[in-house]
Amino acid sequence: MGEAETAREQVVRAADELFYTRGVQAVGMDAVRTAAGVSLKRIYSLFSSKDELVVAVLRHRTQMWDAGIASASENATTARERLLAIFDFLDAWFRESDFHGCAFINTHGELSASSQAVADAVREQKRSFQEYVGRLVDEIGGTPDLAAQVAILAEGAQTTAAIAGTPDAARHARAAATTLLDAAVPAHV
Amino acid sequence: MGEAETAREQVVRAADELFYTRGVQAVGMDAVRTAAGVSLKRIYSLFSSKDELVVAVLRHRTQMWDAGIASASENATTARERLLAIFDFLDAWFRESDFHGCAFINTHGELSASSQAVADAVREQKRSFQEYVGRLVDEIGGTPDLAAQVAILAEGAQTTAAIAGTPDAARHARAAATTLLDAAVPAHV
DNA sequence: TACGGTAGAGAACGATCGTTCTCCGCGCAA
DNA sequence: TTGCGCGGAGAACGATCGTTCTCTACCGTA
Repeated sequence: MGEAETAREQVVRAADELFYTRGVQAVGMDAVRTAAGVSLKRIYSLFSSKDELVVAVLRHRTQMWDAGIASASENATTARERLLAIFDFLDAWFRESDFHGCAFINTHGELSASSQAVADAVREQKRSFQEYVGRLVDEIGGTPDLAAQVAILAEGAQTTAAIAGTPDAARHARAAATTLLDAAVPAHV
Repeated sequence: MGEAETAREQVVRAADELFYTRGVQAVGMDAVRTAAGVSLKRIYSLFSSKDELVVAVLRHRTQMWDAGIASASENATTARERLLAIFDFLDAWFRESDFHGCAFINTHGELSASSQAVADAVREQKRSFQEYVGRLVDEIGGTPDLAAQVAILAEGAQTTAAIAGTPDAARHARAAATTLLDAAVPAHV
């Protein structure tokens, strides 16, 4: 059982890296097998289809995203700081050499038309993120509309950074978020 | 020649609709042939590869985008109105029943890892749009940074609307853009 | 009427995909 | 030791892809 857990994690981790780097459809199950060091038979006993593996990879990415946001917010003491920490997290991410855009957005563009399960998994992650932003905005007295605006900035920054190939969008989105927060919530200082 | 132009247009239009609805990799050249009513031999005499057809489709989409923005800005008399008209255009687009997100973002997520030509075509379209926004922002006395912020809102709205499946993002992005413009440029009234 | 060249329809080809199956070797109960 | 079941390696399968090739019908021209 512990062994099975490890094999499953190896497959998910290997598939995640391959899918993110080359795209899902460009990676065959043979490549996953080789990278994970787990036989095809075992992979198909853990996941009934490639689609299911993709969903598992997206869930793994969700955990990584949540952990990254939490880590970037560690030193933040207020909800406002935690909101802005999102964009600091994006900035650091965009500067990584293997940054290829948001895996959820990429996978949605690639597979949402042919796989409802994938589309649902992506939508769920975005909904969860919007909820997180919504809680923080509520803490500082902002409206749900303001939360939606901040979330749109985060999405736009990821898309822009991926296509342009530069990390500038994080800085721009952070500045825009600051303006929106200042305009909606009277500064306490 | 006029005939060739027409055949080329038929192929591009048919491919555009198929690619946008089902995704590029999910559509075979046989499906393009059937939908366009043009033989494979002729298609491959017009485009040397599927990749080249994809680039031609993206260029066609660029023209449609530019025309849509121009049409939505028809009644605008000021640069500020033309900027906000972008979000009205997005709002109307998001409400169309066959809206499946931004074709450039989708195609980038699907093929940028495997086709440099596609990645370049997408980047060029986004750069062109950012330039358009930049000109309008400059007209009202805003900085390039403000233009980047407005462009990020537009990108984020498209991504959010595509994944969530609702048109709300256009309204939110428009309100955010209004706040940003008001904060950066003193109102004249 | 005879003919050269073009274009259409779709068969054919080689590659690759997701998925399944076969074979083999190893660990364990009696 | 002998038999048994499980898992690993990867061959095999059927489908599908992008691309090319073959064959045929038809066109204007002499």
